[in-house]
Amino acid sequence: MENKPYLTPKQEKVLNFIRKRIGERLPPTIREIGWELGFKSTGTVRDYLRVLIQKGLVRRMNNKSRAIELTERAGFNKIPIIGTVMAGKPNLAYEEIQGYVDSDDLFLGRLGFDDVFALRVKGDSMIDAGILDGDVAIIKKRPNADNNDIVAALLDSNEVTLKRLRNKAGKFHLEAANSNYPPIFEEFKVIGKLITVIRKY
Amino acid sequence: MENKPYLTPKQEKVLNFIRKRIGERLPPTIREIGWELGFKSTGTVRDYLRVLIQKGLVRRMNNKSRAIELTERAGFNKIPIIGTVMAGKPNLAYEEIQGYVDSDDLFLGRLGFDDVFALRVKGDSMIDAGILDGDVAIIKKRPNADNNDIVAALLDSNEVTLKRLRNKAGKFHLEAANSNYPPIFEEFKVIGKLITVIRKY
DNA sequence: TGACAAACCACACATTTGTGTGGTATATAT
DNA sequence: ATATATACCACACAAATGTGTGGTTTGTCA
Repeated sequence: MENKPYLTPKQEKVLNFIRKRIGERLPPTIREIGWELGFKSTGTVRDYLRVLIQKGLVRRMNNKSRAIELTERAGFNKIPIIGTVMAGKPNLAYEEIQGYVDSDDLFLGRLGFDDVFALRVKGDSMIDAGILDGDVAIIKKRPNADNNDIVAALLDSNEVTLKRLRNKAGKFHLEAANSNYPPIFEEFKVIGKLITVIRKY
Repeated sequence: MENKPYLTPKQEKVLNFIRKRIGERLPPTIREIGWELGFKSTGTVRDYLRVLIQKGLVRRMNNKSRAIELTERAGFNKIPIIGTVMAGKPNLAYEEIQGYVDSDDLFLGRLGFDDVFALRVKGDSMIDAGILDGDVAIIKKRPNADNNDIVAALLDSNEVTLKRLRNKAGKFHLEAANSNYPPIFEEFKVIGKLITVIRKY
């Protein structure tokens, strides 16, 4: 869990500008950095980049335009986990950060997008599994799944439903996570497996 | 809900290469596209870019290196919503796509990262709100919140907890979403508001 | 006092990168 | 017949961009 090394305020500004531009999809050129921060010489910017590289926050490729990357150590695109709920004494001033979640990882974990689709959950049939009306379910396409997996299944009636897959004596059926809904024994086809649930407030 | 227009196989290849490179964080130069796809002339690449721009899939900035962007219409970095659970007749062959979720939007919705942190949920005190042990709660830093918001709060005991904020007769207290836990009337400070819950299986 | 880091500038030069002009060949549509 | 789209190439040229050298000033640390 390497920590970000000490940066002077100016160095921090340079790093932040690079970060901002990368977030906006295109890393800056050396001159763009200079223009933004009021440097009149490209040499000045190169000095800053040199220290940022030396401190392990930035990576570059030679002779390639805009080829500036932030390293893990820079800690951007990462969300700090500042403590576990009901445990410890978290500090918002970044002094007791327990770790970081990479925002991309947290979301899809570097899956390709090709085998993934989303279903917006409607109804309360999975409420006991903590899946609520309006949640977005991210599904990885698969023709099968294991016992107890939550799956998206295509029913004979041509509906898609999100349910828990159960194997009772070698025969699969679907179960809601809500006692108000009966298990489904009709014919169905697994189309994918639930990998992530996202809820926005 | 505009659809991707018809592309020839070669045009598709160019688009995919651009997409790949953007995904790898640095859009390609015209010559890099040419090298990858075996074109000996920059003019050829420019021809392709021209048609992709004309078909509304690509945007560019003049005289800026690597300034190639994919438009909404290109449909990348988006996850198709292929139907609502228990409603309709979804088609995995992309013929009945109801829309797309931008993966970034879905996750953080273009917030800056600066005011955001994550808590890993421990315990079952919010289970009735569909927040389970192990879920990641994304919190936006705020010193206050509204009645019924779920907030991260710092207790006098120096613990952070995730609870629902209640306003009873002008006085705020915290409530679990689990009848096994009593409401909290002790002193506390709101440090942020729950904006997203993510659960990975 | 000397060494060193931070924080700058100027400017020449090389390389990369984008642009522009003008081609060729093939197929399909009008 | 000729217009249009696809699918290329070869350059020359200009603009953008990265590199290299050699400075200055200020402050700190030993």
